Amino acid sequence: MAEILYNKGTRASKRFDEDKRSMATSIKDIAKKLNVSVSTVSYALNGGPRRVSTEVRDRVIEAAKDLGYRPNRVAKSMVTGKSRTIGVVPPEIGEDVLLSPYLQLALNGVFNAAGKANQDLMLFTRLAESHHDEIVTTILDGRIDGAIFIAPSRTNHGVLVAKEMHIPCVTISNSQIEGVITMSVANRTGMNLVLNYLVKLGHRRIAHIAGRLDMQDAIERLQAYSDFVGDNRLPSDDGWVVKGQFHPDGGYRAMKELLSHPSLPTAVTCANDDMAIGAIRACRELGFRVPEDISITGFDMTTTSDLATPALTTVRQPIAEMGSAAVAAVLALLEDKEVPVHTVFQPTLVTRSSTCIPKKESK
Amino acid sequence: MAEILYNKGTRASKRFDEDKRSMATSIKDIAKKLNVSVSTVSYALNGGPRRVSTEVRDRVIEAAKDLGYRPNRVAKSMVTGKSRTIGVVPPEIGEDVLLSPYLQLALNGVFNAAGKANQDLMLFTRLAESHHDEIVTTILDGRIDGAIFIAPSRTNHGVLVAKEMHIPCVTISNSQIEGVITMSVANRTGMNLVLNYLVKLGHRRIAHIAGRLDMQDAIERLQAYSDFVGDNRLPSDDGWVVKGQFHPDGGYRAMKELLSHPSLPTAVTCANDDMAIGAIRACRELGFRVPEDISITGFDMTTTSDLATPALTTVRQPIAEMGSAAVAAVLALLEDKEVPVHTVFQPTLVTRSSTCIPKKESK
DNA sequence: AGGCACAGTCGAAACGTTTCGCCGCCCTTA
DNA sequence: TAAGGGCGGCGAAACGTTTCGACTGTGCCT
Repeated sequence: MAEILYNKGTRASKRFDEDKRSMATSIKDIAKKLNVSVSTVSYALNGGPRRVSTEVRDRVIEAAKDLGYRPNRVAKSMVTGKSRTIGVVPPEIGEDVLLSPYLQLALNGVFNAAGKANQDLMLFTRLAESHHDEIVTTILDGRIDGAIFIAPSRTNHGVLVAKEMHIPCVTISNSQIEGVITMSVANRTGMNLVLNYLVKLGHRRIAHIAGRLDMQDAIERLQAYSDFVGDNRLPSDDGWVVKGQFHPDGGYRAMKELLSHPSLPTAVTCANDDMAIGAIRACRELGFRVPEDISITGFDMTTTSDLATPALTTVRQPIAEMGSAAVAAVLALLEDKEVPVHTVFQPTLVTRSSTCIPKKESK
Repeated sequence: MAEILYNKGTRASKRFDEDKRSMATSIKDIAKKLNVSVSTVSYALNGGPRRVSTEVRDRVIEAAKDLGYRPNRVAKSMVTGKSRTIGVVPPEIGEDVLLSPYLQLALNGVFNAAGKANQDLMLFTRLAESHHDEIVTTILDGRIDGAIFIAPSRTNHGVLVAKEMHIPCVTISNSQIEGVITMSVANRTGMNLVLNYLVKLGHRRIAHIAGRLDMQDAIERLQAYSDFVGDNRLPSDDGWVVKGQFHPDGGYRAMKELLSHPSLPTAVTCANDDMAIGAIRACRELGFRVPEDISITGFDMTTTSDLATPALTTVRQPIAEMGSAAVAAVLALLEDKEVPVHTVFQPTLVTRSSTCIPKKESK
């Protein structure tokens, strides 16, 4: 029955408030106490657009402290139209999105950069495809100044709407949507790094476990693989390209499929680390040794990639840097600065122990 | 020079807007178009507190769609005092907070639950001790309805202020702050689970790598260890308790310290998985085999714990469930329901391969 | 002495909502 | 036919800010 009120301002609170909730003090209270106008208080508190005599200013500041004044950012937002908050939209990859090591890295990068730039982050939680329109609504509802989409699927039109509405909007990862600022990684370079390394070790029979093919990254990595195989006249086999959905279980199943194939590769390139970890598990279960029997490579250099056994040879994407660049881009956009539409980051090869010289061809 | 405006509403935009930015349509525009009052539109759109004839309602809804109306949540927030947003305050553990596997688990739990409850998440980024007052200000600035503190350090008084201001506020992890709703785990039970298991395997010389001792979890786990050793009259040694700061490097250094001690334990309990992973690395480097020479246990069952080699014997905390309970608690608090101050979750033992029967005492 | 610039201040509008009090109308019911 | 009660709708206040236009002195220049 008793109603506890946590916020001043609802009509209801006007009716019986007062003891339950010590009404948050507003700029008006300060004004009243000091017998000055609201505007003067605002100027004093912000070093506002107008000058205030030092005497009044000091009194205002002291009164603010006395009364425990905390500015209400919602009100401020309404009039300025700015919120000092950046929205982050994770990819829609079903349950437990935040457990994805890739997202973890990216989010961490964005988080750190946002902190340095004094921006808070608004994390969008309702990502199901069915909620696409809701995402859009949320983006436009005034609580954020700009948005960062992490690895959006191609059907996510939130990016487009945001752009259209002139909400600063940046994506991380390689959906090269027309005109949308993108922080991407040179997938082809990354794959070539791995593939060249494998070839140099002596591999020729190389397979690929692909990611979710509705994502640009997956497509590009697969394409790079195919081109490399073609360009270098490596043996190829239809059964050597398997889809693994970017998650460990997918990698596990894909590897099992690969290993049941009559003709086996000596190395497998995976489109991300998660799948590589699953693939290693599959090998181990079926009695194949990694890397002695089969070399396996990942992509991303997530935090988990060197905890795997054996530690993964993988491609480091500078994801943290990309996150930080994304934040910088949003802020630049907000200040109406020019931002390059496409920033491409260079990957590097990290050789660890999941790869080695191939066995003598038993065939 | 040209000023691009991303948001209607600033005074400035009134001056020259119009083509740069197609002003977002508001409830007023709908009202004008239909020649009805603003209030009627509001009622129609919300199924508001008052009835509206079906005819008018349909016309309003259609007009809203036509004009591409998106409700401005900031304005709504201001009058209702609610934001459908929950704040999340990560622990202050220096750089790369989000890379902590524990936080990842907890955040994921909160994230999933928030999504189901139609709440967005506001992630606080400015956590440095020096910003404590800023955290408080942010919490009170009206953008969130409640806050979830994840493993707050004991000096974080944000929790207290939030509580005092009647902002629904829940903590995950075991800082048992007077009167603050807490989702905690029975640390003692967890440690006993591990220790009993080790003893049953035959271990008696058991060491402990403790976490950050400004955190309740670390204290309780250490205390549980000490008590267990005392109660069971196990041999003890001052050098067998080392501090590892809850991160892998700390665990690594702690283990090196432990191994340089004249009298070696046969098992080491670590206060979390991260430290256990570091400890294993230290062992490997110094030529000790895990578990043959030394058994090592973790705590938390993070996603990384079974990628380690050997896979960690650890204590599973139902962190995801705790996250979801925390969200539920915030929402309950918002509806003025009673919420138990202290909910204790039961941990379970997960035995994997980082533990085994101790070597014959060489001593 | 008149005019001007400027500092310092105030009042009020505006941002986009929600919701209260009020009013007129039509339909009952006595 | 008068009283009463919904129903459907309107106008306005309120939420807490920011900032514009206007006003009043004061000091300086001509």
